[in-house]
Amino acid sequence: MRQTKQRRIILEVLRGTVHHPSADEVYHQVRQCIPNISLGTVYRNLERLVQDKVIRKIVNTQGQGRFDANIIPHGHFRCVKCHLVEDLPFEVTFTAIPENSSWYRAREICEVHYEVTGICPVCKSKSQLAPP
Amino acid sequence: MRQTKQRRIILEVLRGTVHHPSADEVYHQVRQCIPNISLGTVYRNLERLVQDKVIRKIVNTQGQGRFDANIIPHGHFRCVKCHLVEDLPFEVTFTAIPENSSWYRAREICEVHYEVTGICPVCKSKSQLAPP
DNA sequence: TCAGTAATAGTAATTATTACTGATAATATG
DNA sequence: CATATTATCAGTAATAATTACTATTACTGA
Ligand SMILES: [Mn+2]
Ligand SMILES: [Mn+2]
Ligand SMILES: [Zn+2]
Ligand SMILES: [Zn+2]
Repeated sequence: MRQTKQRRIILEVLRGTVHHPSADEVYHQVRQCIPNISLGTVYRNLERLVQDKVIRKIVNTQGQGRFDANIIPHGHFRCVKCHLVEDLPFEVTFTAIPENSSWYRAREICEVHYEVTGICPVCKSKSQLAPP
Repeated sequence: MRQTKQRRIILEVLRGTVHHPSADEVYHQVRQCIPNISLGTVYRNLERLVQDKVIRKIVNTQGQGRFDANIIPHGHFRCVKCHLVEDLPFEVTFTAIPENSSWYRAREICEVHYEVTGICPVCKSKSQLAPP
């Protein structure tokens, strides 16, 4: 993998945030350093970095993909109203996948995703002052 | 919620499969009964059924949303090559979210998603006969 | 230094999903 | 049953997110 300014800044931007940005959000950040960077370059590099397991892509049912420079396994909370994504502030342990089972041996396991969905504090308080 | 033929067949189709189909796949199935049903109708109804918690929508990193008539909590395996989604054949238990914590009380929790990604048996055997 | 080629910027195309609109049909009520 | 109300529909247009294409640029190893 060649070292390019674009790839380096993209990774720096992702490592400099805790907000699990989308490709578009990374793009706007990177533009402050490289004003003429292409959105396609951002998509391509993020996807490449995911492939090489330098970063990870976060699961989601609605909206865009989001990226996370923290590859240590951890769970996420997602707000279904404002699409905020944050790390869970507590450890989550699962029942281990039985590695000696035929099910396991027939597959190659890559990642485990754990996500809790709900309504975040900001959106929750908003919805309590219900509109008429 | 009004009872319509379209909504009934969409739910029947989803309940009649174990393959976690996308909206488009449901559409093509339903067309065998209702040849002129609109794709928008399928999307609208699936989304409505998710809202009413009659079905659930499955997390995914790439491609389309997928739907599941089985609303009993369970985990999924997704193949990163062919996008197959299947139920995990074993129970998964998590550390419970601490309900008396301030973190929990500040939010409203809706769902918990657990997904394992990897390479399915079919794609695994394919990749072992490596092309030259 | 420089040939080879991976990566880029800019743009077009594709894919998945949602929005709009006038017509249709499910339901409630007399 | 008749019919008023209106949720839902089919058909179509629009949007949003992502990917593909292409000529040019700039890493990197020899
Ligand atoms: Mn994270
Ligand atoms: Mn399932
Ligand atoms: Zn929120
Ligand atoms: Zn597969």
